[in-house]
Amino acid sequence: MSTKEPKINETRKRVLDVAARQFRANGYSGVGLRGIAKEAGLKAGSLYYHFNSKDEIVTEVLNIGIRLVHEAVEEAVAQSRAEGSSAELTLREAVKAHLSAFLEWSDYTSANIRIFGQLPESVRMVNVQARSDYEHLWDSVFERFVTDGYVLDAKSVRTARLFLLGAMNASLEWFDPQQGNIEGLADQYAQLILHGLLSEGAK
Amino acid sequence: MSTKEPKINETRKRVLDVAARQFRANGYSGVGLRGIAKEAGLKAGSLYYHFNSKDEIVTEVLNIGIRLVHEAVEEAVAQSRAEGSSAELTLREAVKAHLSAFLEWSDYTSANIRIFGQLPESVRMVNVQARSDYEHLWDSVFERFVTDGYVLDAKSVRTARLFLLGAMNASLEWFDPQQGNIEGLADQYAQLILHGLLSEGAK
DNA sequence: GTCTATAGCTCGATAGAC
DNA sequence: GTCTATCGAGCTATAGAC
Repeated sequence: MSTKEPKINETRKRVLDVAARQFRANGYSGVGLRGIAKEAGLKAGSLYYHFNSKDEIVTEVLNIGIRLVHEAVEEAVAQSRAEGSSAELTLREAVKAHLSAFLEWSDYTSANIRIFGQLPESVRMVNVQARSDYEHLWDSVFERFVTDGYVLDAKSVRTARLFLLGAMNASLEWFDPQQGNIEGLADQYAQLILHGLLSEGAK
Repeated sequence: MSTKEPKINETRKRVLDVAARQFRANGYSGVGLRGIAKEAGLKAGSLYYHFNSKDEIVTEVLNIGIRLVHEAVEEAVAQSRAEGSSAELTLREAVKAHLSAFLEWSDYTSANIRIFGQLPESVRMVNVQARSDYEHLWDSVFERFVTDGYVLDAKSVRTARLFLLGAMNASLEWFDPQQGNIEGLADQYAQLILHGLLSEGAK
């Protein structure tokens, strides 16, 4: 493969990084093309060489946010299963992968979480399938507990999945990457969803 | 007390209800005074008789969202303690109160959750104290487990509080009040945070 | 590939009539 | 209490020079 065409993709990536950060901080309508262009080091009109519209920029930011996390968790789950790990250990690895990717790419993932609900219908549509795919990946992680002999119906799995993903995604709002320990957080969250708060502090 | 001055407060309330719904759906910058006014049945200029600025409207929406939930949980906790309930039962009642108020006033609470992170500094500041007060209320609920003999340090309490509140608040994004059962959801969430997913489905 | 210039629109806020 | 009218600013998108 060629090692060239660097300029166009470099600029594209820089624009997307800036856009993700600004969408996270100011919301969909609070971000203007002039502001994105300025921080990326070009003029507003020039953005239209790289993208066809503002909505194309936001669509790409949303999809990147989902894809990075999906790939990280999928790989962690596949590796854990290849090693013959228990359902419990696999879930612990999935939690670790989700939080690691989620907090590492926090501008993209936070932009996704924060602005998804306030997008125009047409833009939101293109991200719905990716979200649904990711939820199914998690359902498959939970359903392994049935294979391992636990008694869980589909409704319990869905509730637990919504509970855990909601809790993990909320960490974007308070986690401080300068101070925090992602691995430690993942261990605590996995313990909480599997065995609850009272499992540790025996009476 | 007088039973009059209805008109001014009626309009004010109608404007706030409309604003909350629109902020939830379109974000802080996506909502204009013309749109709020139109849905509330008046003209944009007239809003300035009731409020001094757009930021005063959004500030009031945010504070109402916190206050309604805080009061509901505070009352539930006080009553549970007055009845001499265990820490575990009190937490179950607190979860029920939080979810009930949260989902009943979902336009206000969702507006708060969704747009808080994308507000101008000056507006966000006025809501910070109310949020902090509410978090402390929950810490006091968790700390009762220590009184009841469980071994929990401050760090575990904080992690569990962030985990539970994150999970509960995320329910705004998927809960359907037409179909869903709030009491049932509260029972499942309380069970999950206290004893975990694997407590039910014994192997 | 990036620029300047601009069309057509909406924004928050204010002034003053009624 | 609510209205109309308007200011100055910012918005997305396009056209065309370089």
